[in-house]
Amino acid sequence: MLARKKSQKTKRAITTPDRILDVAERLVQTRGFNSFSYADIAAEIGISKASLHHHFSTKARLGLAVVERYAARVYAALAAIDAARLDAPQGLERYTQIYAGVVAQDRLCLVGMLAAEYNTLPEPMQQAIRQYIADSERWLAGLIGKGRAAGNLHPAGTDRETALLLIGALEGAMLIAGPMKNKAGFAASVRQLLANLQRPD
Amino acid sequence: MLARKKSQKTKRAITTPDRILDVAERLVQTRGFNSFSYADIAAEIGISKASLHHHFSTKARLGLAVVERYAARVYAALAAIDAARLDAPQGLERYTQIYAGVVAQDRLCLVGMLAAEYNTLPEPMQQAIRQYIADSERWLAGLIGKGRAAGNLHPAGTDRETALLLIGALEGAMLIAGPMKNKAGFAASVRQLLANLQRPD
DNA sequence: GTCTATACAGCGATAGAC
DNA sequence: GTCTATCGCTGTATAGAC
Repeated sequence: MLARKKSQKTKRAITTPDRILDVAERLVQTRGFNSFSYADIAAEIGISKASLHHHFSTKARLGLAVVERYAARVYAALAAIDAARLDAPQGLERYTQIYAGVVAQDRLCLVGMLAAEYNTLPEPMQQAIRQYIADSERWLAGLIGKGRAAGNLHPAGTDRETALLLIGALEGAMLIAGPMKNKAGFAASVRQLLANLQRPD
Repeated sequence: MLARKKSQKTKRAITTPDRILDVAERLVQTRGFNSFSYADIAAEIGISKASLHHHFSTKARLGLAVVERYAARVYAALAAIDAARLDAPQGLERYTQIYAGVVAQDRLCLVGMLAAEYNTLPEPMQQAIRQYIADSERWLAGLIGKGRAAGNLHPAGTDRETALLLIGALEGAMLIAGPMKNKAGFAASVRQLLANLQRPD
């Protein structure tokens, strides 16, 4: 009981690091990692750049923290889907809703944005991005395999290939929805993807 | 005959502006518009930054020129597909090969990269990106409609929706292929997309 | 944990000579 | 059309007081 870790915190008010991560996350998703500065965050939160460096000593560390928090949130959502014990089509539907929420906020998937900037990012961030994609692919492939076995999904490729297609198609649909200001287009793409998977041969 | 325009030039050697555009295009596709500098291009070509400004007075103009040249090249490829009078499945196959070529070069689609950076770009570039996507969508929708009428394509949505799905899925597959170093994954996604379109209901 | 002040590198862009 | 030199600004990061 003496060593109360951060993850065990109870109701405590939103901390400064959390507020920093919130703003940084939004800026990464709307402008990209290379297109915002410590000054942007400092101005929005109302503290100095130097104070920012106190909480996240370098921009690379801040970026990594943003990715890790984002990934943890998505993983929690995936665990919730598992826990709900839905059938595969319903599970997929829930999965796509994660990204529908991102589109509703006029953002890109954080990992999609960083995938575009990949070659310019510090190595720890690159590693975290690959991890996120690999984890997503594995989880999706598992769900697709379940649906294939149950006979309510009929994918055109292997489980892994289908998972990769889904991830890419969702990321790309978000990418296109922004400039075209066409959120309905994102929804239509999701609908077709799910319909194709359920269409019997 | 007096006013020989650039577009009528015959064999003339590669000009400096062309070499600048070649390097800038590659840098945009691999690092993004905001992550390369005039110094990068100058060093690679072996001229000074000032000389670069002589050919492209601002970075915004250079960026626009890069997009316009890229779009023109793709439009020429689309016209070539039209001229070949293929059936819709073969036309689609040829269309995907345009982007397979991009992946083979370890690049992102120029417009996909710029779509991610969209919010940070000068307005003329934003306009050009929207135009490219809209043109691609229109062309694809036409081809899909032809296939639907001929009975060799069976899309799950309207022609426009299907076109948008295809564009997004291709862009997203390129986005993911980079970090995951998985070009085979891109090819597998393309295969599934085309198979789904040809699968009868 | 916050601040002011500053170091130092890089950026896009310009002036003016050749 | 090319160059050198430089301007003004912004970027990340640090020093050191409170």
